[in-house]
Amino acid sequence: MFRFPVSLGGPHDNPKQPQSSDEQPHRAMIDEVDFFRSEKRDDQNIITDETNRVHVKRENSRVVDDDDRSTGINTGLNLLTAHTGSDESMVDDGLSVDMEEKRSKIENVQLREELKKAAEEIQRLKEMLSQTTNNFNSLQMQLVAVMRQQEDNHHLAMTGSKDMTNKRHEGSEMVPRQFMELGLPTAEVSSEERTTVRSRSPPSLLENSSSRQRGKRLLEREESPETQSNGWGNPNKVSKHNASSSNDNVSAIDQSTAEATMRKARVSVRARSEAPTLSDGCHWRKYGQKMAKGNPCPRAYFRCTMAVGCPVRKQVQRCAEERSILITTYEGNHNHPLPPAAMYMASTTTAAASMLLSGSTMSSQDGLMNPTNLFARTMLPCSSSMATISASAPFPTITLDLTESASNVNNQTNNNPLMQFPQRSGFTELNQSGLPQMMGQALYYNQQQSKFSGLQIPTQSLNAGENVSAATAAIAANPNFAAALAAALTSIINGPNNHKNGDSNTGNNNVRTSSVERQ
DNA sequence: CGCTTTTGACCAGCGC
DNA sequence: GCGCTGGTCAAAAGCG
Repeated sequence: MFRFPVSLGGPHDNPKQPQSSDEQPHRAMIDEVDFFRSEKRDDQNIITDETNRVHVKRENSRVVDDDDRSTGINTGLNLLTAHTGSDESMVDDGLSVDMEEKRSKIENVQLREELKKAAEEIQRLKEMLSQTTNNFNSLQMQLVAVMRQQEDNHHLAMTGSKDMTNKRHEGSEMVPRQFMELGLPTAEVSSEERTTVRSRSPPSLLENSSSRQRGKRLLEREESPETQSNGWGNPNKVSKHNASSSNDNVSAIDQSTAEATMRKARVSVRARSEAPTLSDGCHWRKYGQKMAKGNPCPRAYFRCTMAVGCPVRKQVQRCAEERSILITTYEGNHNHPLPPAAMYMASTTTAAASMLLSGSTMSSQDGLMNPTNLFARTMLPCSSSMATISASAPFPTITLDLTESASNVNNQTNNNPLMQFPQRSGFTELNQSGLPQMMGQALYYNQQQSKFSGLQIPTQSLNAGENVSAATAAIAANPNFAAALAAALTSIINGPNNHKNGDSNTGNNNVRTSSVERQ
């Protein structure tokens, strides 16, 4: 599932550009020129080999030779004349050289066709890979939902109704669970109970509850027929309607709850860009713009328009401190196939959201054992700040910071109180092997963000030796990491100035405002 | 003409 | 209750 080798196959890997099929023949043309030059330079080794092969294929050469004479007589004469003055041509007789060149041309043509076929095959494989990745992502989402459902069912069966009262008293211990179980607790408790919980909760939970309510409003607005059809219905509204009813509809609730959770989970990408927005391969429609408090730059709101009713939205805003940094916050998951160009970012956001949700949904140990947390397990022991999970945000948000330079990586390590790990992780080795510094960047938590217990423990439990093995295993095994890495690499390769290039994939290389989104 | 962007209005939550 | 804020809507304008 490592997709980045595929993504690196072409400039920005835009499928709209049939580069592979075009470039290969072009390369073949270059090879053709180089072939003749090297043939003259490399003395007799090649000639001898070619001559031997000419004898084998003499019959074909003659046939083509006759055809060439019938169509262009001067060709043969010129070639003979040209090689008459050559010392190397005297190694074989003139007929042999003539046939050899013609045969080489034929071989080049055949090679070109083979390359073209190979390019087409690569293109097909890319499409298959994209489709497979898409399916994987959707399956992963379903898996997360099912795991959540199973856990909830188990939890309900084990604790029963007395757990309802315990929840009120457990207070902060339930923070991680409550934080993510945005739907089910709402379905289980009445609005008064929610108020009680909220009033007794720590500040983070207060914020979470407010976000829950805010999300409820947000989702209630989305309960248009269009939205219902895409699976992003209003779970909280369903929960509200079912609050007084029995729990016989638990699975439906859980399903919608999981979807709502995925909908609410946000993935924020910080990247340096002079372009108004990131070119992530999706089609977006701007539906609003607001001046956010504390930031002179307006915040723009976009909706995915690649499919009717796609619930994915994103917010784009420039960093107030550094205008060159573009903060793009994605919310939701696409309900439609994505082009390869869009897969990297979509996969990254989906994987990050899955990791975020699964890690925070599970208990601490479960979160550690969850395969989707390999990303966190792997990245956590490392340095710097590729990804930041924020519990203080209105929604659970994971921030992928693609703005840090290599020099900052080590500096930030020392600045992060939770990241005083020795620089011996597998990523250090990977960095030395020439991979971008993205590999050395890590997921970390601020102290104020440490409420994600499921993801916090690994930072303290893994020693340096485990880091190496965990990193190696995760690199090889975890598609989430691969997806994130692919996106990161793509972003790095594209570079901060490369949104123009990204746009050029679609023939638009101007710095545009919103039309950048419509590739 | 259809689609997208702009932008003011509107809504709901929250804090005081 | 009021004001602030974030988020969304929808009519008008712009664009190809």
